[in-house]
Amino acid sequence: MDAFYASVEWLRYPQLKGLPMVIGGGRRKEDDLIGRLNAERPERTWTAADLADIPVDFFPLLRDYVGRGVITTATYAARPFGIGSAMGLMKAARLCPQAILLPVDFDEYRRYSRAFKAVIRDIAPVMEDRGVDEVYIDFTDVPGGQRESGRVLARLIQKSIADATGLTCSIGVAPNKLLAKMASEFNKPAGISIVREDDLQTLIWPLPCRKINGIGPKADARLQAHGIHTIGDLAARDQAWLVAHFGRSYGAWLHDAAWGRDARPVVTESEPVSMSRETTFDRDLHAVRDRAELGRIFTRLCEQVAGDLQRKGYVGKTIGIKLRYDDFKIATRDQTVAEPTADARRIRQLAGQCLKRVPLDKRLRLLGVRVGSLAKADAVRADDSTPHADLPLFQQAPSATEN
DNA sequence: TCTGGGGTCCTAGGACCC
DNA sequence: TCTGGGGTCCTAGGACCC
Repeated sequence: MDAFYASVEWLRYPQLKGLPMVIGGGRRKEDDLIGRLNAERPERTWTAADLADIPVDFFPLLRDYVGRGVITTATYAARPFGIGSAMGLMKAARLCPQAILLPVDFDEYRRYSRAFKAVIRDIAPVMEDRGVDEVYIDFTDVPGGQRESGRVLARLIQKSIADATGLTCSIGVAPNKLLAKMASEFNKPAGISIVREDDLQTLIWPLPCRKINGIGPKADARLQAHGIHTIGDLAARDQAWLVAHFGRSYGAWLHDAAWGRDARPVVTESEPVSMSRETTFDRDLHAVRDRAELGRIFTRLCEQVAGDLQRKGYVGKTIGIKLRYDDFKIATRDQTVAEPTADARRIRQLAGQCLKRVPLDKRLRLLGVRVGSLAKADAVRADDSTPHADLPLFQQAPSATEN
C-alpha cells in the first residue's frame, strides 16, 4: 500500500504573514474582533469579509492575555521563540510577549476541514479522517497515482485544495501510514516529501524517537533512560529486548515502527466510541463552598453532551464523569446501564451517582461528562420493536405443537 | 501565574458464566 | 481439600493524538 499523509496550514490574515502569532485561549469568538473594530474604528463598516484589511496594530497581543488557555497552533515565525502547540499561554507570553494572539474558532475550522476533505475525496476516495487538519490517503488504486512515485498526484491534490479553499498543505508519500506521516513533516509548510523503503536508514533512522506517531513523552523518556535516542538506536535493539522492557505488544510494535513496518489499512469509515464535554474553570472550585456553581456547570455539561448525541443520532449506555483536581490528578468514574440514553436528565442523574463515588476533598479544576458504549439511536428503536428479541433461546414462548 | 477540549486504544483486576 | 480454563463485561487509570 502506498499512503499519503496530508496536513493543512492556513493563514486567514495575510497581513500577519511572517509575524509571530498564536491561536488559542479563552472563550471569545472571532466575531468579537469584528465587533470591536466597528466600535473602535467606525470610519467604515467591518464584516467578516474584511479580515485582510484589519490593521496589524489592532490585533490583541499575547502579553495582555490573562487566563488558563493553551496554544492551539502557532505560526512558523513564532516557533523560534520556543512556542508551540499545547503550551500554556501565560508561559508563551513570557517567551514572546509581542506575539499576536487570536481566539480559536472551531466552527470556522470545521467548515474549512469539510471543504478540503471533499476536494481530496473527489480525487482519491480512500481517505481516512484524522482530525480537523489531517488525513491519510491510500492512492494505490488512483489513476496516475504511481507517476513520479506519487509526486504528480500530490501536486494535483495541493493545487485543487488551494483553488477550492485557499489553504496550503504539506504531503508525505510513503509505503505505509507510519512513514507517510513522518515524511509529511520533512517539508513544511506546503511541501511534498517522498520516502521510499530504501530511505529508511538515511532519512528515518537519524530522527529522534518522538517523531514516531505513537511514541509520546513517557515512552520517549523510558527509551532515553536506556540510551535510545534516535529511531536508529531503537532499530538496533533486539525485538526480544524491547519486548522484555516494554511489554509484548508495545515492544513488538516499537521494533516494527523503527524498521518502518506498518500494515494498518487506511480506514475510510468508523463509528464514534464516546462523546464528552468538559470544562476547565476560571478558578479552582470547591465541592462544598462552590456547590451551586458546580451544579450549574454539571447540568450544562450534561445538556451539551445530550445535545451532541441527539444531533448526531446516538445513544449510549455508559455514563461517566471526569475530574481534574488542583494538583492535576485525574479521577474518572462511570456506570453502565441496560437502557441506552441521550436524555439530559437521565445523563445528569447517572453522572450524579458517579460523582458520589469520587473523593471531593480537594479543589477541582475541571469537570467533564462522558457517554460511551454508543449505538445508533434508530437502530436501538428498531430493536425495541422486535418482539422477544431479548428472550434467551431456552426460554422461547411455547410453540403451537405443545398446545 | 504553567498545563484546553475532544477523542482512541490499551491494560489489568474482578465479577460472572459455562 | 484443593482448585480447571475459557470467555465476556465492567471499571479505573493512563498513554497518546489532533
